[in-house]
Amino acid sequence: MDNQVKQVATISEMANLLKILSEPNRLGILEKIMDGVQCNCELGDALQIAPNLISHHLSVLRDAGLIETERDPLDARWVYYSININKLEELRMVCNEFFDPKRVKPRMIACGPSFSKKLIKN
Amino acid sequence: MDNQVKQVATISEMANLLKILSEPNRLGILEKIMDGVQCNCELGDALQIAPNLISHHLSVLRDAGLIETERDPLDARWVYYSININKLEELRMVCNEFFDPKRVKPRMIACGPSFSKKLIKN
DNA sequence: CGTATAATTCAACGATCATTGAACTATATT
DNA sequence: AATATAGTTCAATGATCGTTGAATTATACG
Repeated sequence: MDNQVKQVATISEMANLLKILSEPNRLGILEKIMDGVQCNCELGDALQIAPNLISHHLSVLRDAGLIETERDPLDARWVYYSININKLEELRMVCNEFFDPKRVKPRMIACGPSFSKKLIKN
Repeated sequence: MDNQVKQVATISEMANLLKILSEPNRLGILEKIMDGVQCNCELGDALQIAPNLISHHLSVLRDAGLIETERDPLDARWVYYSININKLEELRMVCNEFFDPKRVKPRMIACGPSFSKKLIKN
């Protein structure tokens, strides 16, 4: 029961993370930041997205903990976005575990004709 | 250019796969099938989802190539769903590569005060 | 202070998609 | 043939969310 409750939380947490990354523009932004720290206009130029939309997507990524922000020391109008390496590694590990083919188990009959046949046999 | 075109396709392909898996009920169904081959009603019982909704989600997973179907040899009304191991492994590898912290590179200045300062210097 | 710039926030709109309820298809039994 | 069962498909509805356009905030410069 306790194990089951924990599992349910993992599904929705994971689904949430996958949803955040499933938006093509947002995924593209994340990938661009992996190429190196970026500011809003660099991302916009590279991906042909308006500044306000870039801001919106960056906000979602930041709230998810995947990126971090820092203002330029010379001119605070410039905000730089970088990858949160720890969170990225965590994400990678979660995917590694969840999509591990070793998790795949054989059938445990709970219904169907074989189930009925089994009942009759017992 | 050719490399860039290829990269764009990868982003949308990956985003599409992530979107498929980002729906909690669908992710839960996939996970349940990993526990062993399932039929529609076993999945419905386990996850408290109506048969038609189960069918819908299974259809999406099948179209994505993540699961495979087989009818019961004794009674064709029963349809069993199993994981496509190869596709699962492929998914895992794609995540491994995309979310690899080793991909993260340092900043290449393309704009901002440091960029202006650099221009003035040259 | 007025103007410019980088970025952010806000709210409305339209597109997408999960869910619902009904209908349908295929198989099996009497 | 009638009835039951497992599963699928269809279409409408409502919820979610990306995008758009406008407004705002903060910073910088002359």
